[in-house]
Amino acid sequence: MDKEGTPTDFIRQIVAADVAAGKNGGRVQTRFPPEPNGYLHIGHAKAICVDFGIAEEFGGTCYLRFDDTNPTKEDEEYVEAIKRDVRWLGFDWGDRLTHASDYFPQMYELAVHLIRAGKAYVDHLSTEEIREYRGTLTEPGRESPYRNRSVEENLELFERMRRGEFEEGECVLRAKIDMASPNINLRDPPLYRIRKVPHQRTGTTWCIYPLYDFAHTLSDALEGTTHSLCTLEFEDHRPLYEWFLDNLPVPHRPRQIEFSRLNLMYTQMSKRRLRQLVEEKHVEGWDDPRMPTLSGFRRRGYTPESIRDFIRRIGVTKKEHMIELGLLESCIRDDLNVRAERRFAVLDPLKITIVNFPDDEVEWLEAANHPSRSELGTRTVPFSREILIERSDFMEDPPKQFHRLKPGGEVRLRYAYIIKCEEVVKDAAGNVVELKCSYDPTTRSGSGDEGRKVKGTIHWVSARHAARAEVRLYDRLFKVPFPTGESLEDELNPSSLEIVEAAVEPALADAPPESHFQFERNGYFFVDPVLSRPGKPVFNRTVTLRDSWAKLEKEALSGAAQG
RNA sequence: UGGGGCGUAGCCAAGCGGUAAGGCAACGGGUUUUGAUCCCGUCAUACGCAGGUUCGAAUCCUGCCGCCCCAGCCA
Repeated sequence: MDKEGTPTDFIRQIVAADVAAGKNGGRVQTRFPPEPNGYLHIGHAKAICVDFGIAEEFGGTCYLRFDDTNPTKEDEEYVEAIKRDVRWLGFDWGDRLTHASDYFPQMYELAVHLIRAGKAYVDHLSTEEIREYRGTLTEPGRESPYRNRSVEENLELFERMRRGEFEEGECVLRAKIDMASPNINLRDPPLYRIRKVPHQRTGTTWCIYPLYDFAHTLSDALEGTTHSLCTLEFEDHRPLYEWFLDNLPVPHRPRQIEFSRLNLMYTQMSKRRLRQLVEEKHVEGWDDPRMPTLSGFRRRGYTPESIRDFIRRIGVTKKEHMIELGLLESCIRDDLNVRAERRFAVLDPLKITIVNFPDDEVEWLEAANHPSRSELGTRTVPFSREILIERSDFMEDPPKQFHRLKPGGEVRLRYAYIIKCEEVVKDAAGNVVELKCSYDPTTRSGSGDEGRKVKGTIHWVSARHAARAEVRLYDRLFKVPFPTGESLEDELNPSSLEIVEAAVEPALADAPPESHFQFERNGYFFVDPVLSRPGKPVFNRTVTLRDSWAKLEKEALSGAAQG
């Protein structure tokens, strides 16, 4: 990271060196190549920021290329979702939207080129036989009996594959490299397989489809990619990537560079696992606010800026890491702290009657929308004889550090008066159901003579004026730090969602969808764009506020228990 | 046990032969009508381990150790 906060990771260093050396005429071109078989998650956000970010920084371009080489797994449904998510993150591919399938005709020609050069052959071994012939990690493989077919025969066979004369699995086109290579990717890797399935874009034009290594390398080379950035698991494939570039007449020579993928604690990033969560209804959909998908984060109230900041802060290296959730939370708090207006909402209400306040009177008090951004203005909140406070802001027998309400104690009602707890009302079961308090009229906020200071200030709403609103308190989806996804029952957090009916200040009743608020002393909340109705907002908790009391309380209580 | 990678603080991460940046977390203090924010300070005699080269090593060399990835007609 340099002084401006611009990352200077190893990939940027390589790209800068390539540019300085005049490679590719100084041109920088990258690509983000998602397979349209699922929704994008925060791991993809890292790839997107790296691919688009680096191109942008070097005055280059980045393509959004759908890697649609497997018609049995992919679906057009995901394409629009992916485009929306990339755009939402703040990146623009302009007219550089492509598909691997755009290059199918050229790829076919290049495969033929390989056959003509004696570097590819049609293999009639079965899937199982190919596996057996491949050898193991420690033993070399054996050559297929079909490996030495003539160029003419291979040409004809491949053409017949293309025409649909063979069934799926009957044969495959393989590169002829080295069955004894210590790198298994070089043991005559399959290039084309038969799939008699219509393709989302090319329909029934093809019944043979290129495999990843061939398709990806050629897409890069044909498209003009200069730097092909991918994750660590493809490091072993680089020799094959380069073998294609060395053996085929392609117009460009891209360079593949690998970096580590994002791992987040308490999160599962495998597409298969995410799909399972959706299909087995553990969550409400791909965009459930508990999902690590970009659409989930968006609905939770995360901003694209906060996610980009997060990606910037974690850096790009080849080291496998496991990022703490706290860092992500810190990023969204930083962002929302400056942009979110403040409001009062009582999540778990306890009634207070102000015994010396007239029953028929209402005072409208001015409250700042933001503590440090006065340009955001103010609003008024009604104060009356009956108010609601957070149940947790009263303790009958508190530890000494507790400076909110207790019997006989005083607390300031934010933007209003200091009140004193005169009486605790309980039901037959001994539960506190109401507090009777007195207020000190000389302590009104903003009066210029606010009287005494008290240690605690709490938020509140007028009982009569409060609106009721559904508030969804989201927490981490998994309760274990390193979920495997293998045993969802054991790993899922049973309280990842708690729905409460909160009492909110009147100004919140018509909060528009997708607006962010800080409910003072509670957290940041986002008006759900799916569940909200006009006049009936549903609030999603994006993240809690930092809470140093929670720690203190833990210590105080354990201390009390010991003492 | 073949091949490819990676080891700097609790979690990330700079460093590129000249004496360990920064962020998150934690801890201490200040401001505060949000126990928030903000501000100040503390936090690696130490870079997986052991040798070696050098006036000088996290950086170079050697040997160990640990972790990850690879045996789909998935990507």
